[in-house]
Amino acid sequence: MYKVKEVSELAGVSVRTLHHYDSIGLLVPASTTPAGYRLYTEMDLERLQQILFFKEMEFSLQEIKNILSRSDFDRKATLKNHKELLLEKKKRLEELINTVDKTIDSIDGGSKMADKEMFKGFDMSEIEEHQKKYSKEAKEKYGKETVEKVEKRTSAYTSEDWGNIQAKTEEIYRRVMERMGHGPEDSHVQQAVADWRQFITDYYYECTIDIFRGLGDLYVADPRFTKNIDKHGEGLAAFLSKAMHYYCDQQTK
Amino acid sequence: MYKVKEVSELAGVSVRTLHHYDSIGLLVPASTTPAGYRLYTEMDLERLQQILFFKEMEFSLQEIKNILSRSDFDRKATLKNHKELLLEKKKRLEELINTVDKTIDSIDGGSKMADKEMFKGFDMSEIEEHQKKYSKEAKEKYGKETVEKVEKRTSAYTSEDWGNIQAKTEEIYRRVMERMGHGPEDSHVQQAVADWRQFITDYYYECTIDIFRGLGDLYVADPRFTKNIDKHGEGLAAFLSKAMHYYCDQQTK
DNA sequence: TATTGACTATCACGTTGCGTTATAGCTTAC
DNA sequence: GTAAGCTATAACGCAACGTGATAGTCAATA
Repeated sequence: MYKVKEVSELAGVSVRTLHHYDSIGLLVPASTTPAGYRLYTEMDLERLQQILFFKEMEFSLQEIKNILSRSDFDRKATLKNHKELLLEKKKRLEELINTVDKTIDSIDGGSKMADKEMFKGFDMSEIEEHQKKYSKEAKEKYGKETVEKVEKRTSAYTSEDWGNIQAKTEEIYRRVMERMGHGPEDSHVQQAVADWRQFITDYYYECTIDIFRGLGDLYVADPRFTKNIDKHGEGLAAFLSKAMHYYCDQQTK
Repeated sequence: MYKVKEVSELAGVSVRTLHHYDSIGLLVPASTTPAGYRLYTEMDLERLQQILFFKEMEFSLQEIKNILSRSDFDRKATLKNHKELLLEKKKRLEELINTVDKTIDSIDGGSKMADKEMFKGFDMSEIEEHQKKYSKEAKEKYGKETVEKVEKRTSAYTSEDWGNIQAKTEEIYRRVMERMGHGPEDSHVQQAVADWRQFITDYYYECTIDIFRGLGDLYVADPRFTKNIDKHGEGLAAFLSKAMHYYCDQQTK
């Protein structure tokens, strides 16, 4: 049984915060003394930990309350999702650090930075997307009475498909990244590329060699692609493009 | 000279935020049109970048205003300090990720976590300390009367490729959009599509019919494309895809 | 030329997540 | 029994915008 100050010091939050959480029903202590002192149990501490995790993800207190109130709230699955978000946050921070470095360089060398470059790492759209997706999943999973009404966008594919291509794309990028030191003709790289083409074929359309080659070109030709791909690693787009070309050459020779 | 929305999109902040920054004197645009429209220069963008950096460090807007108002504000030194803070933040995130991992393990294995363990990574005192120290240093440093000329940096470089494809893409989208009521086989639409293919061929690579058809498929198959294209108009991606298919059919019949 | 539609502007109140007094009761320690 | 240190509730304050409401601007069509 902990009193407010003890909890406050353990968790690094203010007493006022605990009061606040109590008053909005987010974290109501298990019991109180006759004098009205709040008494927190271990379970309360666990719940507080949950709350702080969600806060770190920038969920609002109301959202946190809703999520935690679900009877079938899956703590483990949630934590795993948390971790993903944290990793994304970390990635964003790394980008930001990169931007800082570049800015310093541009001051040193007098080189110029493109307007868009200046703001790299500030944009949180990716994280927000993930959060939206996550909150949707959470609603589907935790919310029996909450009826989904969203889906206003007329997309040719469902969010499930989107998740699939997203995951596969990420997987391919990772596999290729890991082997960037070995050249485009490396067997692991080539396997990844082959899988990539197979995935497109299975999932979308008959991806002929010609189309595939064109796609590879696009990766370096279209800055929108290049930018996106290079987020996963400097020079990945160019390398991937080369690997795809090599692959196509092998297939037609 | 950028208008509010342009700046907003470049930097990933809301228009309201820019209004706010103007109203509190944090980021006052260099000039306004006779109608009162805010016009931002490159220098304003640089200042905005600075502001966002400081915001990332969790300085208040008032503090940011004070720091930036110092005549001898040393941009480079500040950036270096930023970087340190970012690295600390990253460390904290890593700790948090660790805590998540441990929590997951403790659920799996049923082992218990010490109360203190549970909250590792949440405490920001270290960062706060650094900030206090930093702000003190800053005060000492910027408090001097020394006046230094603000570095004048030349205007930003915009990639020619990017500008070109961007412009052409926009043009094609616009031309197609205008004729969406007329069906994919409309002659203006078909002309736009033909120009599109020609542009790709001229500018990037020999865009064969097969590749072009594949590209058209991609517009509806890959949500990343669909989303992007549909920004220019609801259903544009699907329509454009159809038009491209029709075009390819005509070419091969 | 008139009319859209997409921008822009300025109020001005609403919201979140607490901080910050202010006032008062409880609980040990001497 | 009184001081020090904890606790309580209550109520206002505040930053940093969000969210309309209402109205002026501007370029491109009908």
